[in-house]
Amino acid sequence: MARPSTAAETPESAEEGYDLTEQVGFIMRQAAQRHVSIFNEIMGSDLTPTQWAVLARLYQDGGSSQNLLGRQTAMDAATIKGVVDRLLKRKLVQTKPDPEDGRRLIVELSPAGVDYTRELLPKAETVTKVTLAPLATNQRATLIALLKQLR
Amino acid sequence: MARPSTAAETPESAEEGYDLTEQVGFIMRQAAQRHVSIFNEIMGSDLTPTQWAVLARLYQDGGSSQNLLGRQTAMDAATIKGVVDRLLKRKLVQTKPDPEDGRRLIVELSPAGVDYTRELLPKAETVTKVTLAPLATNQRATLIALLKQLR
DNA sequence: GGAATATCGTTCGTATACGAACGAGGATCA
DNA sequence: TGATCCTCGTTCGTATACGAACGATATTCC
Repeated sequence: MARPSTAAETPESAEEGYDLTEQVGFIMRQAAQRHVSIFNEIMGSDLTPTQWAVLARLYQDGGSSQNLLGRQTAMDAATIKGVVDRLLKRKLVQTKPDPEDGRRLIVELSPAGVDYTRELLPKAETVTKVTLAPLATNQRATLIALLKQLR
Repeated sequence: MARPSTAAETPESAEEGYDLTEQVGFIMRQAAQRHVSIFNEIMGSDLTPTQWAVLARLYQDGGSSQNLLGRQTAMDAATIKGVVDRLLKRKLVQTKPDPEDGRRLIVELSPAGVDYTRELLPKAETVTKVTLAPLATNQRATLIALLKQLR
């Protein structure tokens, strides 16, 4: 461990330990940044990764309540609301009250949203391919398996 | 691939391919969220991961210009400015003009920032340990090596 | 039935993250 | 020297991310 920049005594402890650039969190943040950058290049800047997650999720398994949709796409209630609102504004999704539960708001793809999502699917697959391109084939499965364990 | 929720014909293509929950980007976002959650539990909610990155970087190698500091901590010029401003408000860092380059603003730890950072170092090490706890020892090195290749 | 409890969606405030544009200062080179 | 180009820090706008609090609706349990 190097010395701090300012005076303040460094006891000879120094631990010889912490290097920011070797911490998982820091490295993972950089890897995620690179991924988002690739996403933007390929998908175009008019759709964000979280917005895409919502579209893909709805396309795969149909509508669900807003909060559940958030859980399925790894967003809390406050975040999913903003994402859904922006997709609503673009008419890619539509909402309706849940007849079985007065608290719930059902979110589903609009017909235009279905078309839009289907058109983007090949690009989304490319995003994953390009992101993983630096790795050998067997390494890709390893990485994904390890990351899953950290969730 | 399951059917879209709304009408709109699904040709029998369907590609049988894209599952959101299997894409690196999505899994990595979840892993990062879990890590930040661990970070907040251990470090306390009064310091964010990016703020910590700045403190740790300055502690390790001393002051540098604001933009360079941003590069070293994986933040662009707009982001690092906000982070430095908030650390300035808490008097954990201090700034001064670079005598050799009138454009540059040198950022360094304040004496209080040095103490504060040193006190948090053990906790920061714990954050990494807890984040990687689900993995076997050899898997940890593997994960880090693979993530580094994705940067 | 009714009270305690839980979930749903909403809003507010704060903090990344980053593209884009801007003016000021530096470096390069004719 | 002066024109060109680059870098620096700043500001604006938009989009996650999430804790906290709120009212409305459901569920549970007595």
